[in-house]
Amino acid sequence: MLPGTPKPRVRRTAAEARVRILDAAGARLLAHGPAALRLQEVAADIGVSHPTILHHFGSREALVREVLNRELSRLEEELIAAVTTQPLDEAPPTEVLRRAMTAFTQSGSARLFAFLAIEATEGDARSEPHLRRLAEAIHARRLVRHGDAPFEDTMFVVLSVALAVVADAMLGGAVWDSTGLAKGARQRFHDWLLGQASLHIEGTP
Amino acid sequence: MLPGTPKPRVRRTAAEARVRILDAAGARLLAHGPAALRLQEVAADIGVSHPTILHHFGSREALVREVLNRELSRLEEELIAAVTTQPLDEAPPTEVLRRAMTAFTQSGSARLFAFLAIEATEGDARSEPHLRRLAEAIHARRLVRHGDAPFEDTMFVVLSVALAVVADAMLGGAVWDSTGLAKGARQRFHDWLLGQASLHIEGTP
DNA sequence: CCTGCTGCTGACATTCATGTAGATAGCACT
DNA sequence: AGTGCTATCTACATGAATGTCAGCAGCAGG
Repeated sequence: MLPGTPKPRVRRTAAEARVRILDAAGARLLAHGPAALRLQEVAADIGVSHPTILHHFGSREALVREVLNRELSRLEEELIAAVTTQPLDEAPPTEVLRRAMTAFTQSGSARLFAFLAIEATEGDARSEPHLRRLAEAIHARRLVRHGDAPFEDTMFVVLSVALAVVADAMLGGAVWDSTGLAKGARQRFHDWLLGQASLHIEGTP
Repeated sequence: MLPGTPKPRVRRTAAEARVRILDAAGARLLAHGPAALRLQEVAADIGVSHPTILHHFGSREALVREVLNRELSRLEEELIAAVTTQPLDEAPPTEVLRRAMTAFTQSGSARLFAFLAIEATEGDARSEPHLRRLAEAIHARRLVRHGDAPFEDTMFVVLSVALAVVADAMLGGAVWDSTGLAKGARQRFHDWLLGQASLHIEGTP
């Protein structure tokens, strides 16, 4: 076959190229999960050939690792920020929960988190005690204000909200179709969840 | 290579063979998800060659479909049974929820359900309103006993329990490591969830 | 003992995805 | 312009997974 016009090349800095690849791979990973990630497709998304990706990341597996690391680091930062932001001392305990929930629902973090847990082959040992720290931050404020309560109770509140949010992100539309509720129900449900948490922890709606 | 001893064959009835294949495929599907299902591995599990599977099911995709159908039909039956069992009229509204939850957590139904939702490519249209029917059954009993309440509120209670259970099944150990709670916490959490639901719906713990 | 049915198998075909190799071309610097 | 660096390309190698095919083998009925 005659080369004809051999296709013009666009040359970027390595850093720029990596970012584009990570973005494209991240989008696909979010949509279909790590197992369905194809180098060819990611390459096509940003108009390069697939060996370019291998040139920058070495292997498909390394690419997936870096995508997940980047996203989870961002989430981690946001969660820490949610717990440590200053004017919080005057806010009710569950304000921490509200902020964490916002960070978690945004930009598919919950979905990525779930994918990660699915792929995890036991010995993965990435068990950062994020949920526990979150619960501890809330529990400390709870004790100051409303006498005593077992820590496990606070942990369960955090867990119920976290699990519901993750499942909601995973299952997505399927569940809401199954309920037959109207459009805005999802947002109302999230508010309702936080409301229940507040009621339980602070005693006031 | 000389054939040596050409390997003794075991011949089963078609029905028997199908059951064995479905069982083996189901176990693998439950453990690693549909995407990770390999015909060779399933075949090896039960000591047959992989073309045997194709002989009985036609294609890998058809096999996965039948596995999911079999499991979901079983779950569906159990859920219906949970809602319609007789001595229920004397039991509190959330007894329905407890039964549904038991059916859902047993034998990996929740996990399969989640896998199904993940793989679902939009137009799958398998949106049976199971959750709605469950909520309706509970809501009817709630109204009889404790005056009025919006249906959406009951639906949200059911949702929060269902989502938490599904997420728990999906994420499994990872979450519990992340909480730092002791062994029995999972069971206690499930009980706590139902307790909260009872408290909210029936007004009594 | 023969004969038809069909469950089952080994060997092969096909497809597709990751990864490799060598050449090429854009860009910075002299 | 000339030169070195390297991001990028095309073409190919490799391996793994599904699916096909022709024949073998267990079993039931005559």
